[in-house]
Amino acid sequence: MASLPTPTSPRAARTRAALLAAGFELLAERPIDAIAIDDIVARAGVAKGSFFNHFTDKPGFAKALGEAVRLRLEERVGAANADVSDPVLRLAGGMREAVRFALEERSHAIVMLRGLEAATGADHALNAGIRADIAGIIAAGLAREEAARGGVRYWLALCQVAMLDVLDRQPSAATLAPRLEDLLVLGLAGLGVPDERARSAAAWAAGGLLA
Amino acid sequence: MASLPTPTSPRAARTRAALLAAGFELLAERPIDAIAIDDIVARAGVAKGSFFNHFTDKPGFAKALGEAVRLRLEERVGAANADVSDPVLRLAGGMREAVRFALEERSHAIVMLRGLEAATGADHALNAGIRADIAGIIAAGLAREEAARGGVRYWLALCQVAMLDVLDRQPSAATLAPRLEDLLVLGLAGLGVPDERARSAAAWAAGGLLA
DNA sequence: TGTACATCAGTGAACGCGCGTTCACTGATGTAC
DNA sequence: TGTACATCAGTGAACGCGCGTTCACTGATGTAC
Repeated sequence: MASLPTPTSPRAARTRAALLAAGFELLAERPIDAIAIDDIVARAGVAKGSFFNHFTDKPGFAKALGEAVRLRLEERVGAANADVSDPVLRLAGGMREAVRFALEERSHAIVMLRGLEAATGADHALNAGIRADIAGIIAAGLAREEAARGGVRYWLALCQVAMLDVLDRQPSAATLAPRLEDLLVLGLAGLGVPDERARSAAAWAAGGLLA
Repeated sequence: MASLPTPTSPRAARTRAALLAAGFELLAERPIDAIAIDDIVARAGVAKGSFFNHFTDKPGFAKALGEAVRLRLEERVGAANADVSDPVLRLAGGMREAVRFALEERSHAIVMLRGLEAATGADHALNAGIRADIAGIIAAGLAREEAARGGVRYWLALCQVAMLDVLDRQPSAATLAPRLEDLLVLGLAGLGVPDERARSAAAWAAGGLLA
């Protein structure tokens, strides 16, 4: 049991939120093993004992952070794709949202990429979404046959590298958009999407970054 | 100064090698912060004090491991590409060597992917090689213009995901070869290499895995 | 080849600090009447 | 609305273990003569 039952009182909720927020800030600076509980509670402005009122132990805290950040990204991607049905646009839009997430919620994105869950591609809902979209592209006759097999790993790797790029270079949305567009063209063309269609989807998604 | 001056005596060299070997084995099992120096020296079969005869401290040891593994992969890729001049084949061959490395030197590959150096793409010599090969492909008129910008990141991401796949699934060379071939087709086509050429390079590289 | 000596690496007990976790107590919040 | 009481969360001092690092000593290796 990672985190204790979600607290009911407003006071408890505030304390819990302060601890999680402190955890995100610190994890953006250094890995979890280099962060002492003393650091977390100091940053959160609560007593050390309070930590154990909300989380069973340190691994439980780390797990809660990981879950929170995964839910956050899933929510964003889901919302952005809610009324997009073309799977090529959905795939492109998903990468754009991942990139936007890295841009706007930097510390959360760092937490996501630091955990090995991202590296192994264990972000399940996102994973399933990508799988479905690629299947849709294949069904539409827009992907080469190899995409059915390596496609999900391939796309996850591209999303990851795009996010790392944002975290490393901290570009503005304006300078980022053409970089995202380039990567999307390469990525979609790699799946087998015809050049014209890949370029237009990439332009559409990159444009959405500025909106 | 990470590691002390390379030892001269055979005895010292043996001890140092035993410590590094133990480090690789343990790092393949769990992250560095979860490994005590007691564990390392126990596995190496030497006394705890010997550790500090060879490495200034624990971070120094970790750095030595990272350097050793990077050199190892660079060496392999360099050797494999020594008499290949076609940049498309060099790129494909480089990925094949990365994958073969993961297959044959599992614990070394895990160390490489665990460190954030891999994630940020700081493996300099490899990086430069990929950059040069992509430039060659563009010069030959075989890559789309976007490859000049996002291409290195793109290719590194694909190599990383291919290695992670090997580490996760531990396939035989025979089952791995077609997977590598698929990923190479997607990857090269993404750069803009014409389908026929991408397919033949992928087939050549994947075939080399079995040789 | 043999002996004496110097150097170099190995040894493991001891130290002490950092940090995760506990716990008895305090103060705040909310409910009953 | 006011008072009494129960519950729930916060507090921070204290504990103790794990682990990185040190150091005085031992044994091995190699060199001089």
